[in-house]
Amino acid sequence: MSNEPAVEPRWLSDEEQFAWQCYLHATTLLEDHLDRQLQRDAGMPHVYYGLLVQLSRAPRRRMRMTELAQNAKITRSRLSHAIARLEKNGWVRRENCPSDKRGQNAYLTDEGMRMLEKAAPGHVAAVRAAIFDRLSPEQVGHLAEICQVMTEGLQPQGADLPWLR
Amino acid sequence: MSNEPAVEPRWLSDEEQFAWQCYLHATTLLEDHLDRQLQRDAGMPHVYYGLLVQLSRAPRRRMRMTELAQNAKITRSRLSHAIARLEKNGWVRRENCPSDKRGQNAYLTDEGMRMLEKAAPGHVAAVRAAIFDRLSPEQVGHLAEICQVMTEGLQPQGADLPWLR
DNA sequence: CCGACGTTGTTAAAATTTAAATAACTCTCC
DNA sequence: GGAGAGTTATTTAAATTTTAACAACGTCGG
Repeated sequence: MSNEPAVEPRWLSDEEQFAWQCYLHATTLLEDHLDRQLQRDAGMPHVYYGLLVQLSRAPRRRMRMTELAQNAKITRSRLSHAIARLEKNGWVRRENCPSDKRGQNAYLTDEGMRMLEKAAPGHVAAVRAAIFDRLSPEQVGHLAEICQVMTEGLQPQGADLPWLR
Repeated sequence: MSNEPAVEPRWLSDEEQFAWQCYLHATTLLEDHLDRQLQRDAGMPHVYYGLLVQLSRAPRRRMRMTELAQNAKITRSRLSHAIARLEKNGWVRRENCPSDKRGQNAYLTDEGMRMLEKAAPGHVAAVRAAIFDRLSPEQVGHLAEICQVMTEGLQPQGADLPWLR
């Protein structure tokens, strides 16, 4: 009846354990810090700010809901709520997608653009102060590589094209 | 009336921009992944699991609320709610602190310990699969260094001893 | 001792996030 | 053409997190 293979799990080495601890501390502290900074200076959490940035970079400052959700790595449901809130602030508006009647575009209003331009310098400064002004260029490179490897593992390219694997 | 110094903000370089994007993707995907893994296999989010781990490593499997909150990098308020929930599961219990009548200890019950032992292998496997089995030992070292630097910036040692700075 | 001030932990209310269900639509295959 | 399967976005309810306020205790100086 034993359906457990009873393999001794491979625990983390001391180095790995230590790195994992560091990672958890750093990421939760940073997330927290940026959330507070943006809540204070822009009246929204970091995730919401990220949505505005995405929109601002998109052609005609608009994007399909699903695409936006994927880029921001959040669920469509969460995005729906978030956009609803940003609409209340007047920073984002919705419109029907011309080509797909199921679809919606979210677009950044002029007001939203202005708010973003006002908030961006402070946010960049916070990110700089927390990371890029503290790391050597080599470390920045390492960080990017490491994160790329992690992302690959968590979101194998072609994850949405399972028949290709 | 201009109280803004009107300094051109130092934007991120392309490398920094790229690294930042990678960082955000990787960290949100990992957080998400581990939350789901633990919700599925242990019926709780990652933060809660971390609390049980902390308690399991503490002497006599108990710890003061504030200390636990600090180690887990969460607010005391959030911890209160979390412990309340874990108490309902029977995994944690509270007790008055003998030496300070304001204080409370949270301690891990036997039942909680068993659940932790049951959940740990799967969680370690998930962490390995996402990170440590994908990174070289050098990269693990780099990650730890980078995160240490970040943590220093966000939580300068002596932050709770401001008179020493 | 007393009072001011800081600490510890909780609570209530509001905001956000997640999970599950649903409505509306598109696409493919017969 | 139309049934069935998948997609898109939203909604509802439950869970979690945040914010602000609070009660109770400890500490320190006068």
